[in-house]
Amino acid sequence: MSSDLLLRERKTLIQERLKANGRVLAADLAAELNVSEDTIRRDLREMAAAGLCERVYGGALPVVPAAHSSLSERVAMAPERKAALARTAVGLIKPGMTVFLDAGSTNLAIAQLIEPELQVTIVTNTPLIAAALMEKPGVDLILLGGPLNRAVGAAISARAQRDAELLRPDLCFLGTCGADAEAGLTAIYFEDAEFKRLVALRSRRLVVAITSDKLGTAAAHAIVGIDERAVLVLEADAPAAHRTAFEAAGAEVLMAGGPER
Amino acid sequence: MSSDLLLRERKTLIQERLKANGRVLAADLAAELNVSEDTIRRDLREMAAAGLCERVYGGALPVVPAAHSSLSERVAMAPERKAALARTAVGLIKPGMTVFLDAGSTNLAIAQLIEPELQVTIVTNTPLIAAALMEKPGVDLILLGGPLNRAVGAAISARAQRDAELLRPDLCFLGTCGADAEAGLTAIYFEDAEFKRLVALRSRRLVVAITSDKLGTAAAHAIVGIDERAVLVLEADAPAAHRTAFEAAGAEVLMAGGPER
DNA sequence: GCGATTTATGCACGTTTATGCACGATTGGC
DNA sequence: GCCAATCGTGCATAAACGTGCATAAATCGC
Repeated sequence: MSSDLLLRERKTLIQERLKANGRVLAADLAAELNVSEDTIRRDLREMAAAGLCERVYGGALPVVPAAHSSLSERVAMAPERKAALARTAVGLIKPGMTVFLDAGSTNLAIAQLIEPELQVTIVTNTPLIAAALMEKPGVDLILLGGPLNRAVGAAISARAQRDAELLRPDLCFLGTCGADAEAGLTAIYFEDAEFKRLVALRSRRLVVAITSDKLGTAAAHAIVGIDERAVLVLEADAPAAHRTAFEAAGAEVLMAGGPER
Repeated sequence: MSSDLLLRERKTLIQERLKANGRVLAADLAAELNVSEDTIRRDLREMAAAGLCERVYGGALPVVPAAHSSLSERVAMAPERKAALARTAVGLIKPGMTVFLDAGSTNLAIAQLIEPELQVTIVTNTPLIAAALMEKPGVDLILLGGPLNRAVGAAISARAQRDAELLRPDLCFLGTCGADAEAGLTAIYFEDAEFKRLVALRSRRLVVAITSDKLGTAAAHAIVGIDERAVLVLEADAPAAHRTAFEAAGAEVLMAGGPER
């Protein structure tokens, strides 16, 4: 009874604890703020839903922005699901095409699956993808240069944008941070979204491979809406509601096979 | 008994151990985190399922990013000799410098040895080197773009040359195919030599790490001669005759240590 | 002002999760 | 081919969890 904090005050305090200690325990917080653990759990649940912390069994941890991990680390996450998406997406690339491969771990997976002898021209702004494609003798490889953005792992500066303006790709494989039928495709960083939008608008078709965790979410910055030019590749277990919503918006939707061929 | 970690914290810690030590042992982790080995095994199993490590008898190993390129294969050739050269060469990079890193397996080795927190600007035309440098937070990274030359593994087109004309690096780490006091530095491919010459002429100093098999040889196309601006890094067992010849031409010569520090 | 509605909280309940232990199967060195 | 170390599985248990409901305070509508 000593301290009756307002809900908002309590949440603020929890956030401070999170930042200071790198973790919070539900039981400790309950004792300290003398409220029931149920209340603390509710708080943590709401904070997690708002993206302010990560809920774990027993308490919560600070959110590590997905961008904080490097691209090569992101590749390691859910590789078999990404591979399944990539197997489906890579089939869209036909001989003779000019294709833009944006940054993103799923696009790296796609690059690795390209047939070595397939005759295509591939443009990318991502060194890691370029390195992977160097192995493929059939691929004509063009790199967009300029200062590299470390968070994105690619060249997205004004320089790269100017180079991109000269392109007219047949296909553009876009990496995205969120995908929603209403909000469209979204990205975490402004400059990244700007770059993606520019390339997307110049491409004849858009291909976006979307892991299920990104479905129905929207990040801070809009790239483009979903329309007839979009080809969305979803995981086999993606909710049908999202699929129909995307199709209603005009997009073509492909379902990836299971993790193993 | 010191601390009971949350599940997620434990897994994060295991991953750090993996990265730091290159392996983890189930028994050690159990003792250190004072949980049962069963729990550790469960963790490792789940992490392996998520592609975060590779499960082996007795513990786990880090996943090896499968990216094997021809350039990275060249790195695998005589790696300890190249590493010795690289260790000496990398010491020439001082905070605040702007450095050009040319293509070449030795230059890739140098890139990998750069201190993560060293504050430098690095320009490169090689995707693989850029990918390696992406991991270093202190490095400002600029990529030269354009069509990639598959034989060289780097961007050396007219486009990249025009971009390079805007540079004035403090140091230029040049890859070379032959090095001789009279013939100077030479390269196999015409366009490659052209590019290297352009960058070399614009740099304040030239650093060339030379494996002994290239000493006294000349390839088809000249890059530049040996002069006062050159710093040559030779292997410990390099013949003294070459060293004195290079010094007579005005170059500074550094001898690398043995394969192991 | 006073009833209606919302909001925050606690409690009771059944469910899920993390963990350790027991036991039989597998592995790998010798 | 043996033996100990290591492994996976099934099971038990306690802690943590979510949900539905009740209560009390705060807010709103009139």
